[in-house]
Amino acid sequence: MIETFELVAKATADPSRVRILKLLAAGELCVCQITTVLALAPATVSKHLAALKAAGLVQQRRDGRWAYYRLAERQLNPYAARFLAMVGDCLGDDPTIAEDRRLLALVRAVPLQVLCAQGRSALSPAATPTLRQDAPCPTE
Amino acid sequence: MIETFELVAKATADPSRVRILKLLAAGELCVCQITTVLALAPATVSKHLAALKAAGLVQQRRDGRWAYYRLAERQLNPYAARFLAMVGDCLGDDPTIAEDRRLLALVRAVPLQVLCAQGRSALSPAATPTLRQDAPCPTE
DNA sequence: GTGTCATTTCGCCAAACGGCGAAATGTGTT
DNA sequence: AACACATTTCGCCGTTTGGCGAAATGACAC
Repeated sequence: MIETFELVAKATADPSRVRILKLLAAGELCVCQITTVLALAPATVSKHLAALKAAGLVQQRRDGRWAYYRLAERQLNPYAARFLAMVGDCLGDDPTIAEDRRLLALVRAVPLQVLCAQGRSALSPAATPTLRQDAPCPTE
Repeated sequence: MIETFELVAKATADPSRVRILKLLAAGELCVCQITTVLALAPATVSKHLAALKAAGLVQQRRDGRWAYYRLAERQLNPYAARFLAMVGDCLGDDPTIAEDRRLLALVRAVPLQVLCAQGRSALSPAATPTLRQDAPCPTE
C-alpha cells in the first residue's frame, strides 16, 4: 500500500530523524545519549523515536529506567530496509552528521551516570557549543 | 548538505507526488494528463510539479500553451537519482498506482484536444469513477 | 508508601503543508 | 486589441508537524 511507503518516507524526511538514524548506525543508543547529541528536549526525541518505531525503522528495549533504541533488524515494514540502506549510503560527508558523530564519540566516552547528571557539560569543555542541559542516565 | 537531502526526501514523501513520479516513469506527460489521472485541481498539480522540479526530480519544457514534465535526466540534486531509483523499484503492486496506470493508458488513447475539452468524460464511460472535470489541452 | 529518576504522553504553539478557487501570466487566434 | 486557453501563482482554509514545558507513567531505592 502507498500508505505504508508514505509512513516510512515521511519518517525519513525529517532532518532530526535522519540524524537519529545516522547515530544509531554506529550501534544501539540510550534515549539520553541521543538527546545529548541532538541537543533537543527529551520529549522531542521521544516523539521522533516513536515515529521511527511506528515506521518499522527502529526497535526498542527497556533496561530498568532506561530505553535503548537500535536500527530495525526484523522486517517490520516492507520499505524500511530500503530506506535504511539509502540513509546509510547518503550524507557520508555532511558536516552536521560529522559533528554529531564527533559528539557521539565524546558521549560514549562518558559513563552514562555522569552524562545524565550533567548533560553536555559532562563532555570535554572545549568540545561543545553552549547548549541545553539534560537529565541524568546510568552507566552503560 | 542535509538540507539538500531533506528537500528531495520531502518531495518524495507525499503520496500525490509519488503518484506523479510513477506516471512520469512511463514517459513525458502534459500537466493536463496528470491532472486528469490524479483527479486534482490544476493548481494543485502545478504546485506539486513545482516542488518536484525544485528538488531536481523532474524537468519541464513548454510547447506553446502546454507544459510537459519528465523525470530528470541531468543530475540536478545529488540525491535525486537515488530517490527516483527507489520510487521506481517500489509500489510495483500497489492498487492506487495500478489504477493510475490504467487511467493513463486511457488518457494517452485520447487526443489531447478532446481530453482537455472533456476531461475524464472523454475517457471510456465504464472506465472512470465519477470525479471532477477539467480544462482542455491539445493533440499530442 | 514516598521520593527520585528516565522516559513517554499530553497540550500548546507556530510553522509547514496539501487541497481548493480566483487571479495572474504566458501563448495562440482572430 | 480582444478573447480563448493552459498553466502558474496567490491567498485562504483545515490539517499536520516539530519544537517545547508540564504532567503522567514506569522503574528503582529507601
